[in-house]
Amino acid sequence: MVSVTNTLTGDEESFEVDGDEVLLYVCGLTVSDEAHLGHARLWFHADVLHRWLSYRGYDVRHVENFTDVNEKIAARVGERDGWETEADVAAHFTREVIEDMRGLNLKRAEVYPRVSEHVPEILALVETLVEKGYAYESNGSVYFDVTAFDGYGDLSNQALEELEAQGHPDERSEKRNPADFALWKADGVSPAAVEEHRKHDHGGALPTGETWESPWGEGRPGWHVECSAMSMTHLDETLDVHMGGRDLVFPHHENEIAQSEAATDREFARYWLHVGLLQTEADKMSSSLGNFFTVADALDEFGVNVVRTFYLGAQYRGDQVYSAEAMEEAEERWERLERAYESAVDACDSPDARAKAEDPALREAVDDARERFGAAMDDDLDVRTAYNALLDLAGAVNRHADDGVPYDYRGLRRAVEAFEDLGGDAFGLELGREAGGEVDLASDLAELVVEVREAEREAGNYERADDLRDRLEALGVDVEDADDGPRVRFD
RNA sequence: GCCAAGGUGGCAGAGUUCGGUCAGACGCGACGGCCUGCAGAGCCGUUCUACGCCGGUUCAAAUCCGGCCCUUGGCUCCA
Repeated sequence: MVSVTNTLTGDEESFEVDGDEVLLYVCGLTVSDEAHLGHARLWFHADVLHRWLSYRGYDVRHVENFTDVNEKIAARVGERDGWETEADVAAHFTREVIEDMRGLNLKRAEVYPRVSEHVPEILALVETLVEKGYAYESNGSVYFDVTAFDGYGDLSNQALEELEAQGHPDERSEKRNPADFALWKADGVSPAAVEEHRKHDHGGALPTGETWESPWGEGRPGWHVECSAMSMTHLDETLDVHMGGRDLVFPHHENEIAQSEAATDREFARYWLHVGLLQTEADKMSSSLGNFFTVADALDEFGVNVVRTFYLGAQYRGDQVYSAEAMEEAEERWERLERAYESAVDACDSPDARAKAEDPALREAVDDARERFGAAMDDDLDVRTAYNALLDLAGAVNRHADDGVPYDYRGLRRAVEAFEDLGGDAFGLELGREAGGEVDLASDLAELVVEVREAEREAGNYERADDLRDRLEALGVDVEDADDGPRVRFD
């Protein structure tokens, strides 16, 4: 039985849904800039939840939006050639984000809806809210009346009277209550907003972003309403899981609940899961601070498995600190796991693996690892403890290999399967993945050099052999001399 | 100011729901040994009296209660 921490109640609750289907909505990214490791942490933990629920037999319907209508996006129009419209800028960064997601080995969502293609649904939702008396028009904008919705503030434990005004100062005069929030904003993006978000002044007329026709005139959808409209369109009026960054609890998710439940009279989401923020030693990772480390850079430098292992070093609900040391630890953990996996595969496939050999310690270790992994994941997705269970299995495999031949074929086979099911399928790590075309040539060449080096070693020319090893290492090819010959690894 | 999440070893990070079996989980690092031409990997072992502070309840507190300190996030359409 899986349990998760529900922000709605603040408690860890057992996860129960009707039937096998899980409706999962993830508050995605505003495509106004390159994605950094903080954004990816949310995608990653949504991916792990998706994978684990699938592992436990659920049919996960995962929807994750891209916000492609936003002041920050509009503000960048004209910054580069080809960025003629808000849609151009959004398309550019959407493409990059998708590339990042592929690089991170994330399971695909069922759909990645964009705000720009859901304006009719948004307008319908806003109209419903106006008709039901939860929203009102003012100067061509439409605002949600927070006093009309009973229970506003329940998610974030905010008391209405304590709330300060939401939104920009210039819209406050249009609102009945300072805490009311915009569902629809009249006209295009204001010059002030463009100035605020513009990366640098590049001359030319200030962009206003796209606008759409509405019953209240030309305008743009508010931020909060998009998630309600898109999740209802692609999933249902009631979601099983709504996931997002902890920084969105208030006001974004609070507002989503208010407008959704006001419109449908049904519970909006049963489980609210909030992912903690990624921090550096000094600051929160935020594009506004400019100290971010992009996903693309991290993948280049460390590779997907080390990045994923880094994320697997801390539970989703807490914050995580990014540092060079943390990445080094991730690298150590990943390499230990990968080596043990390869060692298990090699031993399993060797002629010395026998049908009647039996190592009870190894077999028991496989059972233990599976049990501990499952228990840790079921317990609020405790990925680090689960990973440690795999590392313990790595130790058992290594001990078995150290004991020498004959190898316990069945035991090793079960160990390999455990690594693949848990590390591969559930964690999304690429264990034993075959390299592609160019890498094949590189590996053939490396093999050649390794053969030459072996000849030098046979001849006792260790200085020459060491030199070859050093030079291979400098190229990202590690050579390790094992009892049965050299083993080659690529960084 | 208000709301929320946190504070556990050299680092990282569980355990707190339901007090005892909990403190060196597991991992990384460090140190020593085995193995190796060397290195690496692997194995074995060692090190280190870590529960933010102060009180309270109790036979017993990392865990419950009260107060305080600190960090982070939100209240600025930032995951």
